[in-house]
Amino acid sequence: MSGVLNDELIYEILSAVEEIPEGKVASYGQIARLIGREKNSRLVGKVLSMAEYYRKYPCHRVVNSAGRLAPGFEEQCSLLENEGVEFKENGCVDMKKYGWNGE
DNA sequence: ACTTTGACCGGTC
DNA sequence: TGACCGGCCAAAG
Repeated sequence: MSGVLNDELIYEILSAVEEIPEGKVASYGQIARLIGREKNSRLVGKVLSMAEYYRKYPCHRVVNSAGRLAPGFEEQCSLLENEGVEFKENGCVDMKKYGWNGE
């Protein structure tokens, strides 16, 4: 097989992110798992940082497993609130409530 | 080819 | 959830 890497990785990640419903959030590991790259959760984050530049995908619906928002992405907070997502005192998303089950 | 880095994750306490 | 820690893997230096 050819040297398949980031080009296809980006496509798969963005496709998965696109599937996240409004008012829900998914973790990097979750996205990584959906595309068959469970161990590459960090790469997902790297790609998503560029996704902000694309600003064409709901990258704001992706948080880490603790519900922590992305650093250097303050807008993410308001974007999520705009979709009805609430935050806890610590500023983290309530994964119990808004965690996407991957229906 | 080696080392460092990163929008991370899953145990354990 | 939080701190601590080891693991994991591609990209960048």
